[in-house]
Amino acid sequence: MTASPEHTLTEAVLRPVRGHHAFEACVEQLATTIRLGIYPLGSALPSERELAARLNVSRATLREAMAALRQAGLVETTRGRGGGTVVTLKPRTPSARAAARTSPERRRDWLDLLDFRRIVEPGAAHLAARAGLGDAQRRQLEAAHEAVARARKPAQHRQADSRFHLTLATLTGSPRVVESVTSVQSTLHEMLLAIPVLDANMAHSDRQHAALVRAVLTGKADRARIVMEEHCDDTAALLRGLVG
Amino acid sequence: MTASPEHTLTEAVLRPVRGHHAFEACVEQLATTIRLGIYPLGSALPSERELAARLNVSRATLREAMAALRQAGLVETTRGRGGGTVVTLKPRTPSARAAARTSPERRRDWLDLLDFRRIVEPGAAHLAARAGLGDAQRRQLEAAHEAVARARKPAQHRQADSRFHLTLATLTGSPRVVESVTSVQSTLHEMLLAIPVLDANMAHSDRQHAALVRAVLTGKADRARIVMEEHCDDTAALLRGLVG
DNA sequence: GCCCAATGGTCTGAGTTCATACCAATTTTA
DNA sequence: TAAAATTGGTATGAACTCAGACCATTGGGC
Repeated sequence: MTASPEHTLTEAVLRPVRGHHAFEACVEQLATTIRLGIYPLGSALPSERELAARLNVSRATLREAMAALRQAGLVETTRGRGGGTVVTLKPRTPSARAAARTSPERRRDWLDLLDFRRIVEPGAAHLAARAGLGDAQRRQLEAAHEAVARARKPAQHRQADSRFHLTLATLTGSPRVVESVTSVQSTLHEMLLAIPVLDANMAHSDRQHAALVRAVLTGKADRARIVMEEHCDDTAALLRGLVG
Repeated sequence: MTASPEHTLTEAVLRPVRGHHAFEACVEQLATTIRLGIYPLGSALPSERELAARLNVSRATLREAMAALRQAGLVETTRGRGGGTVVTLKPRTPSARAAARTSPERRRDWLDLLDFRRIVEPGAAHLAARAGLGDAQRRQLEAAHEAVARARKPAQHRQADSRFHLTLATLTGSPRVVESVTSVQSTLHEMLLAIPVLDANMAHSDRQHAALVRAVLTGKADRARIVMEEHCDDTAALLRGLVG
């Protein structure tokens, strides 16, 4: 099958304009936000009206999504002033389960993710290192890094790791970079839940994070990218075995 | 205003689940596809039923979009077997107009694009060079490159350039990379229409393309990335003056 | 020349999403 | 303690989107 270049291009470019219904997208995005620990256990989500505005969705649609999250046990809701919706989901501990239950399509998507990640996250590190960071931003990065290093339990470590990578992305100041890294971390989180975590892995990862923070804070952009590439490669090596 | 790290993160992560209505998204995507020259003047679009399936949209919605394209003069439609929709839009010649009419928000988005592009396209070049390319793929890349070099008129050159960059992206085999580059080229095309084109710019660009193709075909991944970075930087320098 | 196939054009009823009110519960504040 | 403010809960009608069927037009195959 020798597809014409024309055909290859158009096939690649004409993609679905949107995946699923609005309320499903809301459920997915909110669930991801919670699972990644951006809203940790016990924290309050913004009010329905504000969330609806942020997600650019009607309140009715958002409420359907909230009902789903409530039913799934991720959040609880109380009424009245001072009320609202609170996260009740405890971070899950990674474990080797369901790894075999992945469809071929999903596996392809996962492998694609690893390639894409190796472009975007090192690129983000490079950009963040080149951009002059303010004091507040430097502290923000250090705090996110310390949170990862401090985390003992795998579940907490996993969430802190996501937050660290997202924090780095926000330091670039580029909405497109943030969106890409968010998307990457979301799927990556899903993958990492399917492999057991060794203390050695966590320690190795923390060393790379430390080197990364050093490079970014000292403005060594090329160095930051290389460290992040190695970090991605090491994680990818673990995961490729999983989806092999 | 010292936003807490929490707030910064959530603000960055909670993004609209989807921009606009389905039919607007279709119009935008199809118009972009046509303007980028993926469907050149005189070529036939796929049938309505196939397009609807590709864009994951009902035929009714797709037809609304087609009606808009027809009214805008981008395409013409005929009925019956052998009929269909044909591109009638002549590629536009870049010219310095409307550059001042851009809103501050748009300017910010454009500057963001240049940052994002400098990550994604060099990353794509790197990945394509690392991946072993088949003979058909090598020919595809060379053909796309020759088409750019051969183009004399600025309008044709612009379209061929977009196709070249998109072709390179498809060679990575990564759907996420293709999507990112498509999105980048779409906005970039819009920007480039607002600046006049000099023959010197075109010649310089062609030399960089040639070096890029050489590096990719010989598997020199690092070299390919560096060349692409320079290519992006040079274009960005032109454009930053525009939106300054 | 006739029939079939492929295409755009039209219609309909159901499901989703939306904006906009208004109601109910609860805390803060005067 | 009463009023105000903020939150979730509910209702309604319009607009959008969908799947599916059917019609109209045209060109190709027999």
